[in-house]
Amino acid sequence: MSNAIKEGRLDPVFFRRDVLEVAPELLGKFLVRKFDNGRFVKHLITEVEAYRGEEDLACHASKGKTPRTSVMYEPGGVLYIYLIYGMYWMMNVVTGPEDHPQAVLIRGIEGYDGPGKLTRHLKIDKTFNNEDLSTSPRIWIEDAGLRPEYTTLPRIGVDYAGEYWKNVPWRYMIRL
DNA sequence: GGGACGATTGAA
DNA sequence: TCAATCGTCCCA
Repeated sequence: MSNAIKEGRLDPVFFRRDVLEVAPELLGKFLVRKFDNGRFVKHLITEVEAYRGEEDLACHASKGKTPRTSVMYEPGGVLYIYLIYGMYWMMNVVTGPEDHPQAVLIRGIEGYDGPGKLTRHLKIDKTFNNEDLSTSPRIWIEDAGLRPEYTTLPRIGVDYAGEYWKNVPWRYMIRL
């Protein structure tokens, strides 16, 4: 394993905690993407949402373990990627221990607000599903030495999940 | 096999 | 306000 792979990366232990701990701590971390041509970019994470377990009716795992959702049952530290509205890839970081389906949706990074916009910019697609953030040569997350203040809000686009689950304040935004 | 729908975005 | 666009899930 090269130094480039280890340097600065968050340890898998970071991700194998409850999603409600991990999600706010991802704010102010660097999302790093290395492209095929060797160029790489770093963006601070500015907005995330937590999805927590089969009981969370807004979480895809609320329908149980399927081919699509099985990656959320992995130990934390891998990516869950899916297509929405036929056009946009959503990037999620799986958290928690094995068999606790949880994930953090990355909704915004510095310069690219919106989950569909940032994946388009970073050229993230389905080939990143199940990608391991601790070993991948093309995407990882680094500590930036920041612990920004943040605001919590209800999650976006989950009105179908019922009064309780659509209102839990599991959307986290860096305070401007 | 068919149909409904979605953790979105951008344009009218 | 609404179309684009397709993988996934549910029902038959």
